[in-house]
This record gives sequence, C-alpha cells and structure tokens, in this order.
Amino acid sequence: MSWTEERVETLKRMWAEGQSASQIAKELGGVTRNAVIGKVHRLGLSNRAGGAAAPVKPAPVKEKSAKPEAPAVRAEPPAPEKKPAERPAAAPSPQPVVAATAPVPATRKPVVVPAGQPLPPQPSANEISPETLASVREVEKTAKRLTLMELTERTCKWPIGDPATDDFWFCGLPVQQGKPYCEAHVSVAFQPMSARRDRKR
DNA sequence: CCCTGATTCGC
DNA sequence: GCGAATCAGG
Repeated sequence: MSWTEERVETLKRMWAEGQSASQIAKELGGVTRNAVIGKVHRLGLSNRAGGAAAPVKPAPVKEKSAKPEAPAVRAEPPAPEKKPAERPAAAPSPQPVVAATAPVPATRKPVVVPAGQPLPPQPSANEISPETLASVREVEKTAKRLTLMELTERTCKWPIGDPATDDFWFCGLPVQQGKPYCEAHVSVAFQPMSARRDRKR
C-alpha cells in the first residue's frame, strides 16, 4: 500500500476529525498506526490544535539533540482555505456522550457479589428503550459467558441470569475503554439521567 | 494490559 | 519517503 492522494486525503480528514492513528490505520487498511503517525509527521500536521497548547517538552533524561536548542515553533497560519465540506459525512458519531456519573443504582437484593468492587446493577425493568434492550439481548447471545473467576479488567462484568442458579454468568465481551462493561451494557448501565422525571411520591 | 502520539533510524 | 521499533505517557 502506498500513500496515494486519496489515502492521504482520508488521513488528513480523519486526523482533522480527531480520529486516532489506529482508527485511521484501520480505516485505510494495509497500514499500521505507526505508518499513519509517521505520515502525519511528514505531512507536518502533527499538532491538531488550531495553534495551541504546546505539549510541554519535558527535557528528556537522555541528552540527545545534537542540535542547539529547538527553533521549533510552528506557527500555523490559520488555514487559508477551509474545506466547506465535500461530503456531509454523516457522522456515525463515536459519541462523547456519557453524562451519567453513576451506574443505575439498585442493590435491592443481597446479591452475593464476591469480589466486591464496582459491580453491577441488576438489569431490571428499567426505562430503557426497546431498541437498546433488544440490541443488548442480541449482544448477550454472543456473550462469552464467563464465570466470576474468568473476569479480567478487560471483560464486561455485566451479570446475566440468576445468581442463585447455575444459569448465571458474566457477559465477558471486551469492555469499553476504562469502563467495566462492554459497549452494549455501558449503554444500559449509564443512563443519561433524564429519562424519567421521577414522579411525585 | 490496552491505547495514545512522538521519535528514531535502517531501508 | 516509509514505517517498525522504541519511547513516553494515560
């Protein structure tokens, strides 16, 4: 694979959109994220900021630069032309969403959850959209069905089934970065906290 | 561990 | 110019 103009275009566009090098590499195919990063640098568009925040250069412990201090400073003049957008590109949107701070509460039953950590809210009759629920059901079909002992930092810890029976296991699919659950379960665990105005009580 | 980008350097 | 290897950080 070579850097054809088209590929470079995609690279530039995605980089500008803030996509990570690995995502770009994946999209382009045939290249590694290293290749993408290398290209990004050669294209001279390393810093994505519109001209802000110098990453701070911590003097490397190892002395290196054979060159006298860095003249650096790349004042990128405001892009002369801003691509109006050739393509509307419907953003699939990675969604920075996630507003909720806390997982759905619910520790009604003394569910014995051994290695107590953050664990799970019981999937219960909640106010989750049918579609979401449906997709979660789908995902659960492909769950790894891990046992407690098999859970790791990178496996979804969403419980499925009844803990009181052997018809119980943990989702086990790959977790979403930093979260305890896979994408599907994160979607039901972290509610926007708007869904239902709690009624008067 | 997984993931980021940054740099180096042989090709 | 290219990108694997490596580095540095989250």
